[in-house]
Amino acid sequence: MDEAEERDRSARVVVNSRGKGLKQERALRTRAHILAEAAKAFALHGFNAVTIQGVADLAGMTAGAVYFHFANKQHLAYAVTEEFYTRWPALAGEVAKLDLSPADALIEFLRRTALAFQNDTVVQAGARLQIERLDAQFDLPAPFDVYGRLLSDFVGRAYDSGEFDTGIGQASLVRVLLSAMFGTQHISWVRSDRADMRERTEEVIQALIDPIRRPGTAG
Amino acid sequence: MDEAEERDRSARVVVNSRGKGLKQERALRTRAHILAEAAKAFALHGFNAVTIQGVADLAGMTAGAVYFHFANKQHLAYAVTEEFYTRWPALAGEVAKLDLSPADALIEFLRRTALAFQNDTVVQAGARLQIERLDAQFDLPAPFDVYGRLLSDFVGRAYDSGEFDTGIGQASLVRVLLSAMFGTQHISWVRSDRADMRERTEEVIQALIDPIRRPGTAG
Amino acid sequence: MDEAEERDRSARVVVNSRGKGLKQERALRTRAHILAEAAKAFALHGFNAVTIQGVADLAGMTAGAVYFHFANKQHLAYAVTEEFYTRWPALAGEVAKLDLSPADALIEFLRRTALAFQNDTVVQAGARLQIERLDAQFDLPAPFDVYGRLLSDFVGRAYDSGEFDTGIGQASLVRVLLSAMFGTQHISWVRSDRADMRERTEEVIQALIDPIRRPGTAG
Amino acid sequence: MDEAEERDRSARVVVNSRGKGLKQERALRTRAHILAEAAKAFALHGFNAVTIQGVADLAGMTAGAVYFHFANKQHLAYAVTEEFYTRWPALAGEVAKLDLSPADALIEFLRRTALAFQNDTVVQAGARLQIERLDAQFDLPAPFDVYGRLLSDFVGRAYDSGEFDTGIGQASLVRVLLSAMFGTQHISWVRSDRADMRERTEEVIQALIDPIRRPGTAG
DNA sequence: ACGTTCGGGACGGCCCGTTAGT
DNA sequence: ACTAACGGGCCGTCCCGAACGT
Repeated sequence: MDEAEERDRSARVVVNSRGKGLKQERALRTRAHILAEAAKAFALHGFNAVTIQGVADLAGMTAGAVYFHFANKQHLAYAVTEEFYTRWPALAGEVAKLDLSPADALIEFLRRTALAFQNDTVVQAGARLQIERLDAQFDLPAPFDVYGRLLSDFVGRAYDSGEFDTGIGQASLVRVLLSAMFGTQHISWVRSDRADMRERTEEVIQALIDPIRRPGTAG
Repeated sequence: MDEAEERDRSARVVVNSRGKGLKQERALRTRAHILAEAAKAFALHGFNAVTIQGVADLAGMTAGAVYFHFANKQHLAYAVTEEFYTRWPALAGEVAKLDLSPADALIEFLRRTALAFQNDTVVQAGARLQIERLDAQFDLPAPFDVYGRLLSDFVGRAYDSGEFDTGIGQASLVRVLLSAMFGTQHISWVRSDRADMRERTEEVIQALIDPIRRPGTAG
Repeated sequence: MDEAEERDRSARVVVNSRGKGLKQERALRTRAHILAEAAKAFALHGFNAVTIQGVADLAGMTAGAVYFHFANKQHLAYAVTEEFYTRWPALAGEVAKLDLSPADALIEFLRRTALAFQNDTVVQAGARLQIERLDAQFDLPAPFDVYGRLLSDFVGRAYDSGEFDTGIGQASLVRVLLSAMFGTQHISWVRSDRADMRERTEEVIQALIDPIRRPGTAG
Repeated sequence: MDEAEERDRSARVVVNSRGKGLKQERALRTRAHILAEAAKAFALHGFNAVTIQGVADLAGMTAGAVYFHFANKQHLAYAVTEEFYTRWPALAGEVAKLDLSPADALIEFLRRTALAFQNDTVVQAGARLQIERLDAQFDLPAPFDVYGRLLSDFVGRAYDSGEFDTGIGQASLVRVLLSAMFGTQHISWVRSDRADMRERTEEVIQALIDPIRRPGTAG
């Protein structure tokens, strides 16, 4: 009852805490642990095939314990997706520190995206959950928005710096890049379990970025 | 269980047929009808959310009737997917009849692909079922293979005809095109329920094909 | 989803039936059988303590079979209550055939009420379910309405016939009689498992009816 | 589990107390507070629909705190019922102080009973819990015993004083009165949420007491 | 003593895919 | 082609303890 009440109990835990962070540390670890195992399960099997009991088994706990930290299965998926969305800004931030030219920064961002899909379970799970289009989408950002906005920033800077030919509209390029990266990731997953993710990403760069790069600006 | 047994009963029907075409015709129509309704359901809700009872309701029959034509739910999905795979060669065949230059034929094929995603429920259903990666994959062609091969043919002819710059490898171009089209279709579905599918496809053409087209070969 | 749809599947069965009453006879028997066992269970343990599995066990079937006939547990209780409500008019009808004076008819109705509480599981179950005041009360008549109206009829006829003193208002008498009978039944249940139901009912008659009966009208 | 152990921990608290009245006072207040909220909940929703967590929420505490004061949910209900039973003797005591004739005292007692059902949450909760017939009945007085005995006292005194006709046996009158009052209370609850409790009680008095009252003894 | 946080364990409702028997 | 029934399993909830402060 009283649905919108709270996302999950962890919220309440945090609220109730008044500096006594001791116990909660364990709880937070437990929660994170469950989340990690859930991410694995979602990544491997998709939302429907995952059972709470299965997640609990992976996490070495009982289903009841999982329900202490997450109100229901949807919220578990929600939490994974939420964490998934934090990955891209973090990645962009790291790239920003690297002091590269705008075009090179964009390329580096794409390359690290590929790595994330290969290695980061949360990213894999998030992508899969998103693709499965569960009905209740909560109030999360729309799919592709976060990543699309970051791409847009990188591309915008490259256009502004004069590194790119302006043969194609900036917004169009972003959309095609987004589509190509998403498609690449998915197909690489289906065909090679992501083994060729990096080569395929290089091909995207070759096909979409190299051609519009002004001569003499290559990294 | 007893898997290899038969794909579905319709096979047997065909085998058993010895001139009693009357009943079979009705049965075939019923089967096709169920399939069409199942495609709608799968396209809208995905495999798991679809129930046999739901399909039966849509088709105006009972679940038992569905089970007469399809051994189980997997086979229903299988049949939809199978039909989905026939769409691409058909589409390519139509394009071939149009007597276009190889590059124009490729472009036309992409444009018709976009239309198919917009209008053809079987295509929509097939794409969604494939994306959901159900465990039992039967002995169908691997996802993207059929479409990829056709793309490869079109691109190959364009390369051979000298319409395309050879800046990027042929196979690479095909893969990026495939990824971009798949990604475009999915994102267009998520974001606009496929309303902008055509504009987005034009952007793919602009970004991936126009730049490598030799001057003076434009349609 | 689509809640109000149908009360339970039996409705659909009936609707779908087009004269082929054969199969349904078995189904109807099964349904009645489940209902009878459910009544026993509800009478003994109350709504909450009864499980669908328990009813199924009593009925010698699986829970799934129960769900074929009744959409859910609430509807099972609903069906029992519905049948419970048919009992009182039936009882009144039998009494009416007996050709008694109005006052005697009233008394006979009360006595048979007592017997029904002693012997009729559906009556016991209905009374208990009603007392537990489950939230969703469907569109059934309000509790006590059916019985109250019948009482009102009997009392009214006795007043009209001049058998009763008019010391107390007719409507008041009905309400007190109703309360006394309901209370008697419940207390008899709690205290003696209904063993003394008949004596207690006689006491109600003595206390409430005998005093207002005109001399010379006794049965 | 170890049933007879202890009713609830409050017992131990009392035993252990040796002058440290300070803490206990808070504990006792907490306990009383929980009990009051539990009574509200039981009165409104019945035993099964009440959850320990719900009571804790109402009381502004955690479920664990409730479990400190009450061993389990049954004991919570037990404690409410126990308090419920104290109400009737208290009521009778107040009436006794009023210096009324025996018959008038009886009537006053009935009227105050009606008021209690209207206003006293504990009474409402107790009545409901009793009616739901939970399995474990502890060692509480049997339902209706306390109230019945008091009624018996009042009626006995009225008989002894010669205010009542002896047309009906004393014990019978008590039983019918008890039934009528219980039924009245329940039906008034169901039909009008107790709004007409007082009028209905007057009708009981009219129907059961007035007719047997000797002329010239009216209040 | 009093209260909280975290977690265990059990199970009930319900649904759904599926199959005999017509 | 349908009716009736089976069997299995998943979600979610609830009662309750155990460890740990305060």
